Amino acid sequence: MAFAAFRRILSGSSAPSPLLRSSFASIRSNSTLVTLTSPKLFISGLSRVTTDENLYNAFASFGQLREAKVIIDRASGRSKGFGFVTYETVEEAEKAREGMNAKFLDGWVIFVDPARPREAQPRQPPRQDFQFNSQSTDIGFTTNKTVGWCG
DNA sequence: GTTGAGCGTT
Repeated sequence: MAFAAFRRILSGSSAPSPLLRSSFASIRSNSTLVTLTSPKLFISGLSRVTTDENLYNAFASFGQLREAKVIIDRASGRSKGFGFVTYETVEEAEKAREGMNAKFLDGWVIFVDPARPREAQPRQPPRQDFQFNSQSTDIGFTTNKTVGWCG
């Protein structure tokens, strides 16, 4: 319900409001301070009545949309409460994030964050920290080398 | 039927 969102925000009850969650998420992930590397955005906090068209109309003013999709649970046939929006350029996605993050859509505060790559990037492994042991690796390495547990 | 963190049916 839309009223639930309003009540949480206006009352400031014990339960963390979506706005607070947004702030924490921003601080933790620097979502509003880091330049986007992809024109794809992850939109969460959507109302369950929000559909692809609503999402499209809400984000269309910030740039040319390539895709606007609300994820629908195939079993229940209703929205999962989040979706994805893809622009033609990352600049447009930036504007959309600045303009739509923590804003209302169908009575709910939505959160705009960079989307994670759905398929693992073949060319860009996340981060591989190769740590070379400065000390000898003989210890523990020769231990079971010739030990045969042939049972 | 309705309870709110999250990263998608192709």
